[in-house]
Amino acid sequence: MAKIKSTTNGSKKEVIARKAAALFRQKGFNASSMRELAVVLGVEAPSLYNHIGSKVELLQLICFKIADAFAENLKVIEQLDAPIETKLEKFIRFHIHIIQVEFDEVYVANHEWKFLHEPWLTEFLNRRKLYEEKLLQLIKEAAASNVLRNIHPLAASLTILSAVRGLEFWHRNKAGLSAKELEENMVDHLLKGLIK
Amino acid sequence: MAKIKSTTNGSKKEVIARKAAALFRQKGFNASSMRELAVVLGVEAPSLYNHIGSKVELLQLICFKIADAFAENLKVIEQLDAPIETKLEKFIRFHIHIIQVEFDEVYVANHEWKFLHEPWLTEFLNRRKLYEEKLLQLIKEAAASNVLRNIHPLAASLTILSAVRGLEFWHRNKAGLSAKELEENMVDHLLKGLIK
DNA sequence: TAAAAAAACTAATAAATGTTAGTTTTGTAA
DNA sequence: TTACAAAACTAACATTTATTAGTTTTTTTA
Repeated sequence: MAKIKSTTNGSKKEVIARKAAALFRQKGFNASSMRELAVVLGVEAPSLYNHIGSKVELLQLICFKIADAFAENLKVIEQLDAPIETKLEKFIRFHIHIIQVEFDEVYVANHEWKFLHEPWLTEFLNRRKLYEEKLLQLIKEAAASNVLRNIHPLAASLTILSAVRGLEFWHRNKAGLSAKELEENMVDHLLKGLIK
Repeated sequence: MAKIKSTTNGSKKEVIARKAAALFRQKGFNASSMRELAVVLGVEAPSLYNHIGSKVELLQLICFKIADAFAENLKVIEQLDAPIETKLEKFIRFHIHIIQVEFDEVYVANHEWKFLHEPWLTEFLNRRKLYEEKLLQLIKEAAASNVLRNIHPLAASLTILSAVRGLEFWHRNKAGLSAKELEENMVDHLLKGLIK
């Protein structure tokens, strides 16, 4: 019974990875069994191995899909011919956007990366470190061009990264606030502050 | 061989829970085995059951210790006779402080709560929801007394919660920034913004 | 339609895990 | 020193898990 369909949603491996992301987010990587994943896909567990190499390979696919998306976006922003404030703004907006369209994957990449095997684990951490360093660089540029208040660049980058990273848990509060509203308000808050 | 010591560090159960918090943070709750925990304590795994009821009970201890600390702090802040800005400031400072002194526990409470069993799982989520609602209330008060810029209260509370929650991952960057520096800068950034 | 490839199935395995039972050792109080 | 309680130990278990092997069914290709 050929049940795993590779439609416009991508290859069969990608279909499996997407379902895996949803499962891993809800239950965690370790607590998610291949049997559970198979049920979601309407198939027996060993059948999955016709399409994937291992369970941890699914985690790799998810984590590096997100890592790639982050890296590519940052690259675009860096090459932008725009004021530094605009770059920071776009950085924040990107995070708010991706958390909406790839919630499961972003959540898994942020929470379950530690179950990657080597050499993927090291590679993932290197990429994350690079990402953080590049944001810091962006903020230092802004500080150098005198557009920022007197805030330590490293502290600012940590605050921004923390804020956008914690966004995962906004998902629960969707009801009271549209994505657009959150985006505008958060950009405003992080760039211009809360108090008059 | 009576090896688990209940010194000034608390009861034996508390000593075990503290080591468990460190282990759970590093490897995740599910990936941490009782045998590993036993090694850390210099004991065989079944010996642990002279002191604790189950593995998940350790998770309960950790999660609710933190939930209690959060709730108590918020209560103190609410009862404070101070301007609303001061209350928000103290709220942020508390999070930066507790992440320093109880890093493992806060991390575990934030990441591993989903492995709690009922009725603890529901209780934990209720408490977290209440906490978020109370911060929102605080911000609405501030908005009502006209001290805030024109930011949606729910968005502001999400931004602040996200920022302080994501602080876990500042721990890695300690090198470049003292706790005090981070605290002052983050409060400043979240309350007054980044851009001049 | 016949052959080949893809992908499903069943059965089985080896390893790891939380936990219990039963026993021995250690520390304490009389 | 003797008796009791606390807490360690060894051995074992039932379960769950990812994965492999081998086989049958389905789909594609020629």
